[in-house]
Amino acid sequence: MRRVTLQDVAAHAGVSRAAASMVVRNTGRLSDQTRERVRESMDALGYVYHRGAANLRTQRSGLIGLLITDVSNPFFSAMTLGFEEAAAEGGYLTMVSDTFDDAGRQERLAQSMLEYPIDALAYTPVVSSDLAAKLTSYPVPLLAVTRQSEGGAPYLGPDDYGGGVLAGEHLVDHHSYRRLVYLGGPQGAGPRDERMRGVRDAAARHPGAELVAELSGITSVAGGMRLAQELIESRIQFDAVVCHSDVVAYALLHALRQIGREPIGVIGFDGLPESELFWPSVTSVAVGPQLLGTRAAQWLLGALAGHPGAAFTAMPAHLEVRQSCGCAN
Amino acid sequence: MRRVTLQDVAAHAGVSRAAASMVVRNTGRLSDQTRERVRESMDALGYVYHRGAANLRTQRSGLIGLLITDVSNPFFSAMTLGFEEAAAEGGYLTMVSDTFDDAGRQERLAQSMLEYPIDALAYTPVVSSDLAAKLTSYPVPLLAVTRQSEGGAPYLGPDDYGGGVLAGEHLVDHHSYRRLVYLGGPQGAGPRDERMRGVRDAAARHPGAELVAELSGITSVAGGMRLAQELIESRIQFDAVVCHSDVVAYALLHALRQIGREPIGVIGFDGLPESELFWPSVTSVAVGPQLLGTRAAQWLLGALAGHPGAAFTAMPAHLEVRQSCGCAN
DNA sequence: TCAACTCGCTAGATCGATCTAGCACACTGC
DNA sequence: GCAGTGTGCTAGATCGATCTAGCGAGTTGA
Repeated sequence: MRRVTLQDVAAHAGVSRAAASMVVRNTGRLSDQTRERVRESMDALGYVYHRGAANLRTQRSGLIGLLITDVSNPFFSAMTLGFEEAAAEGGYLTMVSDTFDDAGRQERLAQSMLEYPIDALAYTPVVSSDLAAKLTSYPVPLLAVTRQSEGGAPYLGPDDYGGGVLAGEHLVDHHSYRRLVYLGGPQGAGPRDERMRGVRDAAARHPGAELVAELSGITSVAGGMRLAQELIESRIQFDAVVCHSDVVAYALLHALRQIGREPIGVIGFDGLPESELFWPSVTSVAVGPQLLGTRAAQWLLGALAGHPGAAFTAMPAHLEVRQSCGCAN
Repeated sequence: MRRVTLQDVAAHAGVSRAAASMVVRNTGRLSDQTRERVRESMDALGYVYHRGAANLRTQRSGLIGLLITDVSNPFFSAMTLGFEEAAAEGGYLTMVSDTFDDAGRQERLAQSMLEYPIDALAYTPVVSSDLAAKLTSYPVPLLAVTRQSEGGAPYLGPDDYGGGVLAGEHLVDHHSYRRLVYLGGPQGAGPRDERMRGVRDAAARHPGAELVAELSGITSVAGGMRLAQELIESRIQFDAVVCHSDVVAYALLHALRQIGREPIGVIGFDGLPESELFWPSVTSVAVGPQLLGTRAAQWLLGALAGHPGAAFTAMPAHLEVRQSCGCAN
């Protein structure tokens, strides 16, 4: 059962391959009758376009790579969704893969994608191991998302510093908490440092307020539970916590409830919709992951069309105020 | 800036294209010196393998398509993760896209993927609009996941009926609830019908117990909140609810808490890790979405290798008992 | 009436790999 | 000394599209 090719279609319609090709691409000068006849032959034979072959000739693949940390993290899945949709809008299909913050995986996957080859790549750089340097020799538009690239690739991501300031200000200014903790996030990752810097700067503007501790760790449910346990067992004196993700906030609130600790101020990051349903509902710094994905794809589409966008974009964050920070609402 | 091809490498190393090709594929009879020399030329020139070109010749693309309802749904993102990993294990890259249960989208996306072409496709059939019929003429292994295909494609998914029985039995047998409601899920979808049938059958074994109502709707956070509202406003008399997903259960528990309703039995479906952190923690029928994804990819890899698997596989569900059903635990 | 142009179409090269057939040479066995 | 076998390598066709150059017929303009 051989594949039906343009050659077959052309023979069936009594025209040349070139004419048939013009029909599928809707270009060239052909009479309407000829176009119609070719289309009928396609239907009759059940022709399916072979993009791979076309790509070989045109030197573009219509494929964009997206390398993220972990799709099962709601932040990334929302981002993936936005990315995929915007890419499809521009006529590109998306290949997604997860690095799990492993440098080896990141390199293997990027290599694999480039071999296809992909026309452009968006990626969340693995902590302290940047792809950008390795890919400079490679002529595809690159974009670092979510985390800044040490190798100097253009960046698009949330305004982490601004988000940290929002969280910090709300806790120390609106609620008068004084001893803050930053909980979670991978050690050494840019966004974590930026958010902490924001929290610290916000605290510094109020006498007596400070960031008294920081604990790093992965932000899955299991990781969050470990972090919460660690924080509680540390006997650190604190009255408010900024969590690296909403999921970590859920885990912390769960752990505090279990030991019967009286309410403290807790703020998460991500702005997941589930946060509204939690008890207490979780105040969160929302960064709009889906929109971020959309913008990332659009940035790359622009670059492919010859209009490179800004080399650095920080998307504004805003605070979704609910109960966990201490607001009754 | 032209791409470096095998031709260039061969010329640089003073051998033929065929010899260079043998080096990248690690086949054929070549002396070790020659292999070494070719490898050095590759490094020197910065050669990157062009899979697209190779695929044209070998008639396989190394690409598997995965068409799901919505990646931002935690069930699907976990499944995607398992799928992607297993596919990568077998040397395939995954192309993921979302149908959002729209027949037109489903068809366009499948078409697009087939054009690349993909070597195999796993998909969650859109309710009442199956791809299988349209793809029979197409010689790629097909697998329906999560929902059965009306068109007769092989199926792999959770044992929905069994899961429904588990939930129903626990509510009527262990807890003695009598008036059950099934909440959420798309109208007319196979899994929803199967689960309800399970709940109904379990109730039928206990005098006085029955499924008194069913409400359908999408299972996002917003959809769950609408469903909960609808249920409460309906004035239906019920004492237990089986929810089509954990997220719907969150929304229902949230709504019940807001109106101050005394505790009833609530069980979700999916077994999301977050369910443990919720308050009350959510009892759930777990179906292991990640493993499901893994198995789906393995099924397709098997089919590609000429060993088609079972045409129907129902993966066992189990109950994760927590507080929301009424168990203190 | 003839050059110039447009229209509708085609032949053949091309993208970058793989694969088949086969060639030259060396070695072995009788 | 010659058939037979094995080793190491190459030429050329091939996958299925696109793209360039150009051809014949008809139309237009001077």
